[in-house]
Amino acid sequence: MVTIGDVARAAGVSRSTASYALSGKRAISAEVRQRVNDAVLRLGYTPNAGARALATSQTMVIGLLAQFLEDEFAPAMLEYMLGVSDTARELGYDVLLVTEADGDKALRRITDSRMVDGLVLLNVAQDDDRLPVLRAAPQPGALVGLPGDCSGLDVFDLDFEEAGRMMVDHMHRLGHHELILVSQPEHVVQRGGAYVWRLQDAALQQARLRGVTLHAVFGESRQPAVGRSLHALLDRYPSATGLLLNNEAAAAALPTVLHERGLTVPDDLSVIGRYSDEFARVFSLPYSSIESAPDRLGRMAVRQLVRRIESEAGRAEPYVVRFVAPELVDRKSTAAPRT
Amino acid sequence: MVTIGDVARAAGVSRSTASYALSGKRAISAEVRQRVNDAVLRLGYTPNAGARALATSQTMVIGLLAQFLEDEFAPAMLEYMLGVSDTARELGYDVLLVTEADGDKALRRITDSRMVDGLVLLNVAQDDDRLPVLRAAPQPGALVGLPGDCSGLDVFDLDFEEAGRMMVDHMHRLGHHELILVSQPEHVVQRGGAYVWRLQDAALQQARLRGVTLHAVFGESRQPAVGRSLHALLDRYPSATGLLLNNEAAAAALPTVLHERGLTVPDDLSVIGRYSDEFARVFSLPYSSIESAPDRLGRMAVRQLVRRIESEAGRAEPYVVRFVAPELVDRKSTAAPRT
DNA sequence: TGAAATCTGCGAACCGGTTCGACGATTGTC
DNA sequence: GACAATCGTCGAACCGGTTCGCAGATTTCA
Repeated sequence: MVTIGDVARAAGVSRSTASYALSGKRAISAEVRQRVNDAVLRLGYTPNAGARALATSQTMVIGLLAQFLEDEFAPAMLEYMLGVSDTARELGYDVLLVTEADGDKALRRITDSRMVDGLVLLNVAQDDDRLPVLRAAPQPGALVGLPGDCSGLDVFDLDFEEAGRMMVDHMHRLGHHELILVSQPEHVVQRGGAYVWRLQDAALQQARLRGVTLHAVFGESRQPAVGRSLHALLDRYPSATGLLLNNEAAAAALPTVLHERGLTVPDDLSVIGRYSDEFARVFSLPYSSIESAPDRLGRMAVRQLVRRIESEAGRAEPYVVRFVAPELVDRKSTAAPRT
Repeated sequence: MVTIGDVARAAGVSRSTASYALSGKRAISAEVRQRVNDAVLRLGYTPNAGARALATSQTMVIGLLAQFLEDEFAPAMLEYMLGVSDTARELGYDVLLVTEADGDKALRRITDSRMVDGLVLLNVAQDDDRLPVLRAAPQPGALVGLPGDCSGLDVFDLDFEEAGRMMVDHMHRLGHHELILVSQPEHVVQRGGAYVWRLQDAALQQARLRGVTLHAVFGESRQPAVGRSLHALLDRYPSATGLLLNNEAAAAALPTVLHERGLTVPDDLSVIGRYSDEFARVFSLPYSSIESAPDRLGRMAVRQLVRRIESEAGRAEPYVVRFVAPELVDRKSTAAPRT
């Protein structure tokens, strides 16, 4: 293994001079700098990450905590992860991926051992076990997902309230008076997936405001339960003319269910989902949807995190809670209800 | 920050004694060991990862290279990643996730800086740019995906040839004589996605052997192209009675296409896909499929990698190339062709 | 011309662990 | 009772970087 000592010897200078020549933190004559750079190239020198971390207390690694819980829709998580990973790399950071179910234990391990300079938490719950650990950690943290208590952390999320209102208003404007909202499985809500009831409560309130009947129900996460539950739902509310899906698995299952019932969208039923456009195109989800912008959220979280890591001042700056405004992507799956 | 020096002082011993008490690499009296352990608990000591890496040349981190290339089906990759991550953690390793498009450059960065003890490469191409770098690296590597040259590396993959033969034989046994095979986009093949033509070539050969006509075509990766291409395909081969899908996006798009054409599975058309069961259930893919076993493959790769990392002898053991046998999961989407 | 300021580079210390060699105290053996 | 082996602990060196303080050489300016 080639060390900075080897480089220094090859360039005929001391280790410290070699270090300064490479970092530029002190003035070094052009000639010596050239000799050092030549030696680096000739020997193929790359600094040892562990040694550098020890000396500088900087690892240039960001921890990414993504929990894949039962009944959670995993593929959506991937989009957040890629947003985080790409942005981190652009800013010079690598990503340590942590998927352990036991999130707070894992978080403690990562932070205490100083493996990372900062952390991004995905899928943050209302009362997330990981947050006390994160607040106590010496590294800054950014969240994707809104917890009950945001103190001491930067938080980014889709404006799910507005998303819920948009869904209802969109249908109301078209003339619908009875809607069904399919949320994530109850399981997810009980675990603290706040975004589920943030959207749902706002939708219910807006429905009341507009004089629209809204049936809010929990969905399922996979077949065969998800198909069955959609059938049961349509049986139960035969007069509903619009369907709102805050549940990706339900959106994927719906085309077949409607086919089996001989229903056509939007003639017999109007449908709006909530997922990313990329997702819709890859999975052929044919419904208009509220863009959930996972890549943007991941990107925002990392940007803010790195700002905090790199500026001394940033550490003290006020914490932000930022919501991305939902946008409706029209895929022609809504229309006026048939009379 | 609490260091081993603090622990030693609190326990009234030297740093080396504290270290030995914790590692157990030398005999330490029960009493001293107790004092050290108490101090660790009381002070909340966790070893600094960078310092330990520097001293031991072991990071306890595995690098996971997952490239998300244009036209590749990203969500499938997630399943491999989770298999790798879970298994790594079970064996005491963390995972550094690298998603850069420029794979060989990224790989060099990771290996040269000694950030990881070993590497898992996903989505390995026929003539993968990353392999020369990996072979030259001081860390061992394991691949998921079969390249042209496996020398010096452990390789794990689904037996795509057998998968191709199984698909054809299954249809042939049911009495089909004309089939269509939809592969990944041509783009993926050109880039070196060998698994595509491994399956396709084997299927074509088996079809010849069985006297079955097989139309092999490239598919698309997302809407609206994928839907259009399926329609075009069914227009072009109206007498085909069976569809083989080595393309997840096509499998997701098919239900709607068939609905639009008024076709029923398996009465009008028999369909077999190639994806994981988990995937089928989450996305409501209703077709019988060859299980691609991504979690198993990820697990196998990590197991072998860790074996090589941890045993001196393992380094010299012969390299393995292991194929997972495909299994057909029956979802009742195939039947005898209508006469 | 001399003192002060600037420019370059070096040596040493440090980051926080691990590990080797040595050494005093016990224990065991003949 | 003398000598060897074993046990338990310590000090020092080392891993590979970074950074501080210092000093010789050169330049600047009065």
